[in-house]
Amino acid sequence: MKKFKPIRQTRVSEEVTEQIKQCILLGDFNAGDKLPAERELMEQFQVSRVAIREALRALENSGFVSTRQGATGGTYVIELSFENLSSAFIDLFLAEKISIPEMFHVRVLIEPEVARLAAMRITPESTEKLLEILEKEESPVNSLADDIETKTMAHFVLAEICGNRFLEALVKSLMRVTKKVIEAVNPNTLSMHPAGMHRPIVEAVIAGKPDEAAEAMRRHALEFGEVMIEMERAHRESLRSGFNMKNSVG
Amino acid sequence: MKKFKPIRQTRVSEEVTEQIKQCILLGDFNAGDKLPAERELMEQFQVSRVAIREALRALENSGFVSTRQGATGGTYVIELSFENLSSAFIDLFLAEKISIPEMFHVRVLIEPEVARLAAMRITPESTEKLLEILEKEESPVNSLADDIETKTMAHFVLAEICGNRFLEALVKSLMRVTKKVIEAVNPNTLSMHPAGMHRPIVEAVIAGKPDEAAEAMRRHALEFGEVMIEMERAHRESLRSGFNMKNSVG
DNA sequence: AAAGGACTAATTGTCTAATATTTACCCCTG
DNA sequence: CAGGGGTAAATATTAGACAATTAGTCCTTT
Repeated sequence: MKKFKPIRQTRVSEEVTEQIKQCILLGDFNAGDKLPAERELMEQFQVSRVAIREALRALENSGFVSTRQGATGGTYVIELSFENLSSAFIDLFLAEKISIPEMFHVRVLIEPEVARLAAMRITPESTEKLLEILEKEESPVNSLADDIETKTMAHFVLAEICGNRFLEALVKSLMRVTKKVIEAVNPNTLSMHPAGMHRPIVEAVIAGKPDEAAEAMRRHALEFGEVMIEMERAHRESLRSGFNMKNSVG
Repeated sequence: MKKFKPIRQTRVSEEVTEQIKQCILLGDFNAGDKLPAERELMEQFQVSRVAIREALRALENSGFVSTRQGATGGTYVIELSFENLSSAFIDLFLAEKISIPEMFHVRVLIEPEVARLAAMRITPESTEKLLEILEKEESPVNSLADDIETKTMAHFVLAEICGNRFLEALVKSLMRVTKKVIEAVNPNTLSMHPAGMHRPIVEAVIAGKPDEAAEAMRRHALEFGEVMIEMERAHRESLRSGFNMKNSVG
């Protein structure tokens, strides 16, 4: 039996999205290229402008194109980045589909490997970059935002050095989520850590000692993770008692 | 200097998206709830229906709501799932921002941990599920699609058992990408593997032996990864020579 | 010459209003 | 009481107009 397949019911805009996406993936359009104007696409696809716009918006949301208004405006194909991955992660956290401890468990798992790989692939240029970061990290900071920025940088650069773009994407996403958490929970978290917290890791990487780098990173990730978990727990606690106070006062 | 911040220019639809998203995240709307009809939202937000529709479409694309046409239709809030994460990964692969070897390196890193955690949390119910899967896996298969389905199931269930939803999301995404690759490269890949390929892993998990489970999984992931990498290499090779043949013939 | 302003053309952004399509539900008939 | 047809509610799609943004051109004024 089962002779008839259900009629596939797709929205017009979805078909447009799919066609354009395929063109981009197949290389008919490359990063930097300009897609035809909306009104032209309208004629080519023989659908209304609304449909075209919905399709372009979908492509924009998934990071394939970028749209500008104005004289030289239009829709331009851009390089696919890790942005979307990161925001998918962030959404999952905001919706409480993933918890902080779960995230740090993964960090403890993958970041040592990143450090290990980085140590195996270290070059003079990378060394220089890392030394610059150490210096910046250990000099006095101006603002809190700068401080957070500075202290995530080491992780970012190590991820870039490690040579595995998948790991790089994961680490960068994790750092972005971590940043969100810090902003939400306690802006002072990072400052409470010693300025030289990354030095042992970076030194082992520069020395080209994979095992030591991995171990140093593991220790760092564990320690930092525990602090963050405790901090978030305290934050939630205080929120709850805050609500209770409100109730008892009001 | 730097006294003026640039005027942030947001589209109307983006503001609508943001407001609705916040409402969902803050729990004003829960999964299953129905958002007001487009025409009503139109009045509430005081914008045109086009803007509302673009906003709803964006929310749909990021997995927050689902829209149905018809009498009991409308826009319904749904549970955020890992779907978006997976499709972000798949896009990155299709755009060649991540390679197969890079992916398998990550699999070798995380799947043993998944197996380890599963072994530490094994329950009678989980045991039963795993035994069922083993049985299914080792019985003759009907179709190829079923075969692939069956052989990914073990990984899925272990990921669910492991108790870390982040790891679970990663494993499921990785499996989905792997499936894509298999479909693209060679539909016969999985069948070439022995039917009982997951037995050592599952047995160690059921026995509650974390280290053995992790080691068994590591071996499996390494082996399977190498086969896949080689297969994909061969596939690309054949594609190239195929093109060359075409050229020499045409 | 240089700076600033006005105009123009191209493009996306937004709105309004109408029509098409889908779907659950009610009612009616045989 | 089963099946068919109508109805209402909602989204899907279209068309056309107007608003806003932006780069470039050209012109005027200093």
